[in-house]
Amino acid sequence: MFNFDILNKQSGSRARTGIIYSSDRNVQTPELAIVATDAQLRSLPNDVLHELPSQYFIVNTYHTYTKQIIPKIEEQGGIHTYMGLKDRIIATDSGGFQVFSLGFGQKHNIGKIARERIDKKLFENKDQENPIQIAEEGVRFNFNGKELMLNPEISMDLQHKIGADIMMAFDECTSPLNSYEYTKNSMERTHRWLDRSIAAHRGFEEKQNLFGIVQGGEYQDLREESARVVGSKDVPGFAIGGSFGDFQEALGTTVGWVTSILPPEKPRHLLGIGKIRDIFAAVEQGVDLFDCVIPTREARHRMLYTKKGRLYLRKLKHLDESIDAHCKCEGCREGVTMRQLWEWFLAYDLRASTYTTLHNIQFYADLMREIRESIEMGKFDSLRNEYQTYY
RNA sequence: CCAGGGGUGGCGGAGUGGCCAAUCGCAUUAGACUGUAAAUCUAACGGGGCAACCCUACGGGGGUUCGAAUCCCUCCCCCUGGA
Repeated sequence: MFNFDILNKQSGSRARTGIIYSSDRNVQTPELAIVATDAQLRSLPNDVLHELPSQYFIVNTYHTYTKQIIPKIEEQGGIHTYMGLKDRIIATDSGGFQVFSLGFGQKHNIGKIARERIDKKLFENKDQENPIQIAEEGVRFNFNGKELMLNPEISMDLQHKIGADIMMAFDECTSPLNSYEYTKNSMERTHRWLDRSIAAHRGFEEKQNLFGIVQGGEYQDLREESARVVGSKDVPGFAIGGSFGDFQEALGTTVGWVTSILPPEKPRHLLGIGKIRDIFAAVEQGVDLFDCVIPTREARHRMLYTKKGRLYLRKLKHLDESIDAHCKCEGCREGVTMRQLWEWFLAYDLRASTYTTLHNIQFYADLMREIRESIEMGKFDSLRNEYQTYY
């Protein structure tokens, strides 16, 4: 059973709150998924995951597959048991992001969001310079010297074995370096792969929910075409992937091209986006779900999220006080000081990143809750302004 | 007192006549991080100048040499054995 109820809409924008039901689980939206790439969180043991304030998690098909975790998940009867998260909504990514991140992204050392304006001429004709072979049939990875194939059918099969609530269609995430031509061809292939994903998912519709993925990069006509094509498919929800242009400000605009076309009654998951400004911009455009490595990765990199902005622990390491007196995370409640956290970091004591990870997860859970409440109260814009002072 | 080993930048530790203001690691400082190749990466790290370059530096002092962290003498200090 899968259902999405929209509860509130913010007038003057596409922002909305809702609840997604999947079996006996649910998630209030907007919500951001914490990324558990290989079915566990970095720096946190699985037996504490159920204590986290987040309602939504995402696991990666490529990494659980290559690390041979999927048989263990199956042994335990599925991902919810494996992670000790029986009452949380879990999604799986298809491996489509790795087609980019382990290929073109790695080769050219670029993320899916460009940090500065890119001179595409420098990358002309480099679309084919990719250590990963992408063809109509599927994608060949090189894993430990061996060839590893991923395609819609294989990805669906693996995701069925993992058993998450939400599954992603197999796609290719394109980069801001790719040309219009490449992005268009890739998008069209992703659309064909969506049909194959849907076909391979037949018979599993009652157990798991397959989301189609909109691509099209930074190009308006491609984004709109993709939204029309993907939006017309009989799937319970949609994801929006790929790159969003040269500069951060473009994200809201690009997402808006898509959400204005997608069927409004179905949930939208914006893949891999989690900067706070971007979350506000995307929620305004009607995005319901997010996932991002920022809270957990930056915690390990000693960056702490607070209402007063991102605080770099290095600059506060001499303080004998907790990160945020008002925070409900374990470390802040216990009064773990920033001096202590720094000492643990220096000593490679895992407690350091455990506490900072818990803290940032708490921050993002609170942020998303505040966003929901602000939409309910019609105060989304003022909350956004509040956060934009520091973010 | 004898024998041997050693004293290098905040710390550890290379270097053993010129390419040495001195490899590297740690710490420090400044950035980055968006469907996790990431507890990671990039950069700075004696002082001064935009720069070519200049000044002060390898325990202290003296010497050899065109040139010394590197060789010699001497003093101080540390470690290990022996009396």
